[in-house]
Amino acid sequence: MEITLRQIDKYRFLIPKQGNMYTDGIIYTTSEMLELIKNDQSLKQVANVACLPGIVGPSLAMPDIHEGYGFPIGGVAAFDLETGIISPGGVGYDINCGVRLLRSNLVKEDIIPVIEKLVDTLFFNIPTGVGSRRKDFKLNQTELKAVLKNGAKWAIKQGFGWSTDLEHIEAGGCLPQANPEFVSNKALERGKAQLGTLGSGNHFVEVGYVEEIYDEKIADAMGLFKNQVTVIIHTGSRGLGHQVCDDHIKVMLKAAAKYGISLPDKQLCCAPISSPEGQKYLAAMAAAANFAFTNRQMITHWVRESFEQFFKDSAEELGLDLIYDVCHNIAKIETHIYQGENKRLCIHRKGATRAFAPGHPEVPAAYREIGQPVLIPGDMGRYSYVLIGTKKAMEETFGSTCHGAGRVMSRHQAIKMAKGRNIAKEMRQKGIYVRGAGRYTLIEEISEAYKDVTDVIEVVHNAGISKKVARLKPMGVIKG
DNA sequence: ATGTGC
Repeated sequence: MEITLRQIDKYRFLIPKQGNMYTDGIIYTTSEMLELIKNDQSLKQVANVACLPGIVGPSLAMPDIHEGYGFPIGGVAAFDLETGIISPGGVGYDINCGVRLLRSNLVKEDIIPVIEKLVDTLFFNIPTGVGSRRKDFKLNQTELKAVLKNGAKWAIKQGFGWSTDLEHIEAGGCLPQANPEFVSNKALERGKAQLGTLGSGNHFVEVGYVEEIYDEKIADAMGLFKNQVTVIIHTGSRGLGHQVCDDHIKVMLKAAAKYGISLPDKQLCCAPISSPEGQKYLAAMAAAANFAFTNRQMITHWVRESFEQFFKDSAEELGLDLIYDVCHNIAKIETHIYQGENKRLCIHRKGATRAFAPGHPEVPAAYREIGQPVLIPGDMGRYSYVLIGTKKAMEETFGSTCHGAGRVMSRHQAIKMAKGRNIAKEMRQKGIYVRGAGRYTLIEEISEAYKDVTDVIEVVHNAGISKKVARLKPMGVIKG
């Protein structure tokens, strides 16, 4: 099937329903950014997703779209709970990879003179890199299952965080469908010593500051102000989530055949949401999602402790409140208005962020009037953005927006291009102190390997599916 | 993304 693409308006492109597609594909992007993905499979993947049974509304993609396992990264797809499917490829290997943002009462001048020591402290306190594990903190099976069942509230109960954190996490930091019984022993084994570890790749903890405010009123409601120090934590469910994905892909390959679902690509393997296979994946995915929420909560605790050690002041006094925590690799059961009626749907967001509008009951009380905070990290050398969900997102994208910058270069290409360069030194000259765990981490994560996140943000802001609130600038980063 | 592989 040759992909035909038609421009709808300045920021939207249509793949009209054709062949085996049940519905259209719609990509939020610009013609310039489309050029960057013309040689990969991502547009074909948007069309492929539209061929899956029970899809409701268009197969959507965000401006940070690039090729992924089966579904594109940057993809959003909604499925009917009775006739639709659920697919591990629509969630991604890193189940509930996500981002959280902490505020503070500090300003950038407080940090600049001490950034190296502060980042070193974080690097020491938070296990980082491939296979990172905690030496002091290995859970037994019973405790781990409690984590998988209860999510972030388990951490709060153990003293890793504040009770006020919970209401500032998507879904309250716990997906209720979680059932650890459907998480394999192998996945459990991998998870036991990984709670509170950062991992590798694009995962990071970043100390930055608010460089620009676009909406004073909304920024103020979130507790953000110009030059304020912020902390972003970006990580997911580590080896546990990866193993859950792996295990259930094997099941889904058989299930798709069993239920007579014809797949344009094996990587789209799936099962009806209502089938035992679908329900088991949903329960295991939710358990892995809860592990990821708890992981970010534990890291938050150690970030607060690091700041306390460093500034000899309590985290409460330092105002290190959690602004919000978003998932960007997840399938959620949500109610949306579709063709004038309330409909319960399974929304797959793979490299896409929920962006619920003001007034939505799932937006925490503190943000009910302004809308759900949307957290979009860029690459380590440029910016990150804070946005807010909109009514238009509810109408057009099942309350979804982009998740990041999106790579333009493979890890391999990046290594080839940056050979012989001292990336840490280059970053230091730009005023950013970086500590990377792996031998190739910094080189794989160079700015040039990513789109400029600003271009991505301009699309979602101008298309109206989220609204810019603030731009953050990194000062210090720890990378896996 | 990953008890990656470059």
